[in-house]
Amino acid sequence: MDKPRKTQKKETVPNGRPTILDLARHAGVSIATVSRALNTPDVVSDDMRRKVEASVAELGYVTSSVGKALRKQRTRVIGTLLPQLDNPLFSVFAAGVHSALSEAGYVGFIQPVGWDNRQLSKHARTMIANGAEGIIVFGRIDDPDLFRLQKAQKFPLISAYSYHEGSDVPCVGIDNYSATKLLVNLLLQLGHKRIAMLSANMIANDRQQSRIDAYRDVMAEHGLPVFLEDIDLSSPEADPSPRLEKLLKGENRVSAILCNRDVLAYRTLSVCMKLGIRVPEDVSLTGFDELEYASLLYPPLTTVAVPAAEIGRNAARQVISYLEEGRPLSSYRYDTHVILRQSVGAPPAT
Amino acid sequence: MDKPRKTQKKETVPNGRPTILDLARHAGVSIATVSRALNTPDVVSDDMRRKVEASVAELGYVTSSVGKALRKQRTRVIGTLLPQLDNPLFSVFAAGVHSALSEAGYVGFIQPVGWDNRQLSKHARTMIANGAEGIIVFGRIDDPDLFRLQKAQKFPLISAYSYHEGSDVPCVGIDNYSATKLLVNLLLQLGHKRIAMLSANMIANDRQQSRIDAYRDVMAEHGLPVFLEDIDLSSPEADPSPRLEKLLKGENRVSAILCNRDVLAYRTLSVCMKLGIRVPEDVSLTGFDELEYASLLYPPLTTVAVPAAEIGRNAARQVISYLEEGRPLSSYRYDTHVILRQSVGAPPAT
DNA sequence: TTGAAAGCGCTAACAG
DNA sequence: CTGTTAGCGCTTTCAA
Repeated sequence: MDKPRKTQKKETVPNGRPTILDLARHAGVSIATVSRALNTPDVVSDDMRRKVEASVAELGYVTSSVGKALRKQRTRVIGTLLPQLDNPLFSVFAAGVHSALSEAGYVGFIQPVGWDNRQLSKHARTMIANGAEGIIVFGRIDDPDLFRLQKAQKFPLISAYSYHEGSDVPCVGIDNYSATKLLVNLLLQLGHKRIAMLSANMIANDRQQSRIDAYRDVMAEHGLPVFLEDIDLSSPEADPSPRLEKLLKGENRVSAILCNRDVLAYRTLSVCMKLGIRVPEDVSLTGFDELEYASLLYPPLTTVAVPAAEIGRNAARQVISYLEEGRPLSSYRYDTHVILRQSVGAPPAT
Repeated sequence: MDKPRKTQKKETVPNGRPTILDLARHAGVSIATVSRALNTPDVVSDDMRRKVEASVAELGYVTSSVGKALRKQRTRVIGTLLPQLDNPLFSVFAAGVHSALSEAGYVGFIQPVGWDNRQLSKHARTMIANGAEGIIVFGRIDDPDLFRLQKAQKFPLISAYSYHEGSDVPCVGIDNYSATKLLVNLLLQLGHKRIAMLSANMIANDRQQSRIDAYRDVMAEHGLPVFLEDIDLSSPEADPSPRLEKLLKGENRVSAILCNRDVLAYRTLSVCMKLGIRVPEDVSLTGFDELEYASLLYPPLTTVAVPAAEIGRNAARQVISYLEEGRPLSSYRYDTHVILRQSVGAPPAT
């Protein structure tokens, strides 16, 4: 029926989402006016603005960010790489990141990448390709490829959770080494001599490694023996009970166990329960992270409080500041403190 | 030194990321060849391909998805709306979604939106604007605006976790009503007569509401009294202990408490501990969701197993199938089962 | 205050 | 097999 008016191409909206051109036609104005009505309404006459607004409502128009991003060379998208999503520590961290993003009108990609931070670049590349303007990585970045990528693409890159003195890349987080020292010293002060450490996924994990180093160093300082066990949490069929039992009941049994993550402590606690070993009368137990449930266990768990959400927020805000105001990223060290609860006591009288 | 060869505009890469044009210049080929070398390498001569690959490596080139997306009208981005991120139930769900996305080469936005599913459209709009091609919503969608948006934009929209017979929008998930009936009946069979239900964030939450309905209906069937408490988990300062104490110790004390979420059960358990009330001797306790820690508590928690990760995977896969092959979305109902553990026993002999 | 038109990075005809 | 070019949806000069 109606013939094309200008020299314009498309006729109608057959099936796709309405574009700015559809909107302009519907409102009987130019696309430039539509754009202005949407982005700088004050610069457009009331009449025009109303027409556009009415058409937006009627057509259910939503600006396509991809067109906009291409033009403005900005996406307001930031990507986060973390070990896994279904783990309270990381999801609390991610929640912190997202709260900062939302406040600033950004949206976030999340990508679980497993425990090995030596293979990050592939995932980072995908995010960059998909428009991410900055990348937040949980933990230390151990992938030189990612640094190369960063250099070529010049995007803000920040490492969060672990603080490392003199890190190449800006990092905000805690010092796992000294936090662990605090914990070990606490046990020593209580009179413990035979102290074990339970770790998980140690390979290529700077957090676990720093904690192990601290434990080893303090024990060495005092000339005390080291009992280090690596528990594989990723395979549920590998039951850690026998190894724990050896630690808890054998000839060489220990009076305290440092669990390098709260979840490890949860498992250990349930094994103790099963074996009839009392906590803290027979053995003292500590965690690391202060997850929500640490205080709800029986007995409540002594652990290290880590402000994971705050760290995530800080990282995200820094990346945003860099993107918006060009403010350079900087490292920041968060303090930790030990939360002393009933899972820790004096060693049993022999 | 060197003058522009063709009629091309940009000279070098002053500060931004390298584009396909930079790459083409560097490799001494046309942008079309670069594109082909990257996307359909087999259709390009070995010589050209190698040149391009070398330049990619040297320049650290990463395809800009925004250009590509604009051209192909595809982004391979899917958005997920869920109540919060820092809660095991939702993060397990999100992990399921993301595992399916990764497998298919998609990336995911995640947006925490709080408990009220009547205000979803704003968040969905942001995601659509940012290129999301489909939206997954945790729980029932109670926002007519979102349906309007969906109609205008024609994107795949799916509700996950709650299954509702005859839902307008496709939904994959569990039937909260019948799952709860199972749980209540279990307690009745054990001889419990005074059974309370603890709920949280009931307003505009279809899951809690369905569970409450089931509880009410079964109790009514048996002519038994209803004790319903709404606990506000979002404000930590509002201590629920006094109300729980009344439920647990008063004249009208109950012999069993149904907690509508595992986290509620955790809290209740710790209150019991504090009050010296034994579980299950004095009171039986149940949860709902089967979070990772339910089995680690003391006593281990009786709860309802919900395949949250699998539900997330299903929802994501459906959206992808729709996008890739046009396969229409369909609803799917997952079975649940009660996991009977030591937190439940017979009522105390009066 | 409004419109016309260029161009962001990329892919897919179409020519050669 | 390779290059030229149009155009995806949008913003932003530049003119009117």
